[in-house]
Amino acid sequence: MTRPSPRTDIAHEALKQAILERALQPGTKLPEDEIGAHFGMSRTLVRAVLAKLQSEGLVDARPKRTAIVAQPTLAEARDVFEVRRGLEAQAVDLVIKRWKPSFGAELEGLVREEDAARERHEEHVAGRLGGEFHIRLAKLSGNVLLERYMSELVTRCSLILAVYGSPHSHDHSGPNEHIEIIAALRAGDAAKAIALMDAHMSAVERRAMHDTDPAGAALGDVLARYAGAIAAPAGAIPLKRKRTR
Amino acid sequence: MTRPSPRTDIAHEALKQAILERALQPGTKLPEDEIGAHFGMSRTLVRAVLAKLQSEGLVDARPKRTAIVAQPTLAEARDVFEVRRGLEAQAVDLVIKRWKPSFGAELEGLVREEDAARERHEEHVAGRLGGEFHIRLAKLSGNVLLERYMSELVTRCSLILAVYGSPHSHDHSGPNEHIEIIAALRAGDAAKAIALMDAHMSAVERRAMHDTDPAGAALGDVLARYAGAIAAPAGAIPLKRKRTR
DNA sequence: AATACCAAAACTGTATACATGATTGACGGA
DNA sequence: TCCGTCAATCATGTATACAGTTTTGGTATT
Repeated sequence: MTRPSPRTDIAHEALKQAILERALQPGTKLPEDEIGAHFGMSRTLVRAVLAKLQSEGLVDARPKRTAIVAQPTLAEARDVFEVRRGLEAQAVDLVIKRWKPSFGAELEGLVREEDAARERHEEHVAGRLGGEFHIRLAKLSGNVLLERYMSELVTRCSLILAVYGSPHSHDHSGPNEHIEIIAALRAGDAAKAIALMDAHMSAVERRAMHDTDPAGAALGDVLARYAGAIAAPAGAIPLKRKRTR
Repeated sequence: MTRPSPRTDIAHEALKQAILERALQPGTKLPEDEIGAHFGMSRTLVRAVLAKLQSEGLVDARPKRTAIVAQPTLAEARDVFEVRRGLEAQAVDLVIKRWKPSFGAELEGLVREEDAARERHEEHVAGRLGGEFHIRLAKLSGNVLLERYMSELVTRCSLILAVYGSPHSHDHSGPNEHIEIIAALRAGDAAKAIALMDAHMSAVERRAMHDTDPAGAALGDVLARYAGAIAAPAGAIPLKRKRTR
């Protein structure tokens, strides 16, 4: 499928997967040395990989501190979903305009693969294929830039889902919704397709965000996550900030 | 306005400006050594700068060859404008939803600045302010990601305009169109604002793309630009490609 | 006169070294 | 017991060196 021959691509892909599968939890430090040692490459290259991951929103690398796995805030999550909804609508619109029967088959193929993976309880694979559906749709729009943006957005959404979604509530109704969207596309019904896509996005977003508070989440985790995002309450004691360990 | 203190930011900004003002023409080689010497920094840093410029679409840096100023193809230009139209519409939509009187003043301020600059015949400044209008609008949407994407798109459009637009036909009707959009925003008329914005985008695009063929353009330039974009005609003599000097 | 070939020059790919700044944990004072 | 201080440690910022590839210009060949 891909040719990640260059070592740097391998490292990039590996880290990306690890982050999206939550093997590396948000906030985890990513020292250049250690990563370099692990992948057998120098810091020079690791640096490039981290820079790319940062531009994709998966890593937070601030000026003079060790890079860490990104901890998207609720505000960021909202922004990502918002932009994504807009671009998904545009993608649907464009795809319908240049629709060919082969498109339907192509998309259905992906849905089937996803179903199969879920059947086999390979949730991570299924999740990836679920995202792949949207990227493929963007590709079918014929707009390369749109495809690139969509890829990035799907990736970011995956991280958000990994962070805020309950551990195993992986996108479950996805396939069915995808099937309905394909039907609308085939019928050339842009309005309906967009509406379905929007509903789909809302469902995913709700699934991601609504699961946030329930008992499951560890208090410490949640606090840590909010810590950076919320400005100190106006009247709060100006407690000389203790170092953040 | 900004604090481009870090040398790397200075170089980035300088190159960006130079490219957008067409001081560095598309295709111009950008050797790491030379740039480093010029800005007094090592190749390590130059590399990072070039990578960033590449991600912004201003530079084309392929695996083992010297980076060059990007030469957007017509297809790429089309894609950029297409995506931009979509995001502009979304921005308008969001801005209207959270409209505050101060927004109008803010946007009008930019338009006035642009007018003033044009009055002074500072076309480059005026052009930049024209783009700034759209970035500011995106910012007012309250969506940081949308703002980031819009910045990138505006930049890319500027390059396209620089490449395909006739040398001095800088965005001329811009200000008026911007004023009309502000009026629609103030009235809370989303449909009208989006329509105006779309017309505005079409105007800019037409101005950029339609000027392509007229006598002015040097034949060699045009051919060179198309060379990479067009697949060899089906029956063409499989001329062993001579090196491209 | 055009083409193929080849070695010098021009650059990039990558690792490594050194300088500098952050982080940590222990120690001592209030 | 709680802070604040300080030095050792850890990790990044940046330059530079060396290896390997591409590009270039000239020369020999047809």
